[in-house]
Amino acid sequence: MQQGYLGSGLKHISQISQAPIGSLYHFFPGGKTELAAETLKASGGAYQELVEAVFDAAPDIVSGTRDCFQAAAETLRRSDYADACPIATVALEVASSDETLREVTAEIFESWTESATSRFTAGGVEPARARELATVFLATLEGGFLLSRAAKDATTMELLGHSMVELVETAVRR
Amino acid sequence: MQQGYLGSGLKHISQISQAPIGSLYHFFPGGKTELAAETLKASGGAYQELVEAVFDAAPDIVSGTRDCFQAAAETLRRSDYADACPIATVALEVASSDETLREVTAEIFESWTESATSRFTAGGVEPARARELATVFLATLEGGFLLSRAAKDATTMELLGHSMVELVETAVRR
DNA sequence: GTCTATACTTTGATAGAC
DNA sequence: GTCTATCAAAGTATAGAC
Repeated sequence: MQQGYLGSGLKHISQISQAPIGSLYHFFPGGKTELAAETLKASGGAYQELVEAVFDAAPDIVSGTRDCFQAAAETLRRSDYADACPIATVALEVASSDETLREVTAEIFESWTESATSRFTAGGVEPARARELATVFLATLEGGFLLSRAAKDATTMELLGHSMVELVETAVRR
Repeated sequence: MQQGYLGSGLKHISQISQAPIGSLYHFFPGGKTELAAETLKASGGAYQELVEAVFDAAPDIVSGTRDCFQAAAETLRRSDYADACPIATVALEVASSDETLREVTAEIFESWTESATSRFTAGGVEPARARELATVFLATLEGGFLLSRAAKDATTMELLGHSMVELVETAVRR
């Protein structure tokens, strides 16, 4: 799905998945839309668990935030800037053309935001401000994926991480 | 170009532009890649001028920042969340598949970042921090476009604007 | 020089053989 | 139930009439 929705042809998918194209329609009667929706949900859930695991392993939310951006930067470098947010490309592609898939991407982003909100609340951020901080966290991470991939430069993601860490630090100390 | 690179077929472009498909290849011998590159450069330049105009009309960079995010939110609402960043969708689509277009998108983002860096420097931010602040500004704006379009909710962009305004205020006072 | 018509490929999807 | 073969439509690109 890193090639985007329109860039991922069903024939190509059937080849790399070793499954005949007829089988895809057996398991996903809804065709490409249903296949994409399930893939998005699975990828979105997996990425959320990954981020949760990073926060679980960190002593506090400031360290967790720092580790998230650092891990994103390293993943970008290791994959030659191919492995990034599994939702963003498709989300922008379908935002104005496929209402079904747009809603799926919206639900994933909402789930991520709620997850981060809970983390920040539990970490000492006042509830009224936690949701705002979570939104800034997600937007900054997504912006970092975009700019780092375009420039093939992960230092942008690291720079954004430093900025985000300062923001979380300030929010905790209040 | 709001439909993305792969979502914009040449036949469709020739129809809405009232130009035969043969004419496209007369003016853009390089085919779709060249057409996309020129479109990206034109859109990128136009958007930069738009943002510069907003900052020119504002009394200071704090107000300019606030006006930028507010204008982005209003544009999203007015266009039913279709009119957003003219580069981001294509940038993510081509990042790992078309090196020529990836470089074009990277140059546009770099130009935007330099423009914002100059603005912030002239507005009182210490030079060493201006580039970092400009990167955060752009990443936040791009993240806002993504999340607002997916959710069809411009309050996300406004919320991010408030956060960014606070960051600029802090940077100016130092 | 402009543009019509077409070539060739790939797309998502389906019918039907086994 | 699985998968091969094929469909109609849309993709990019080009040849050639005028």
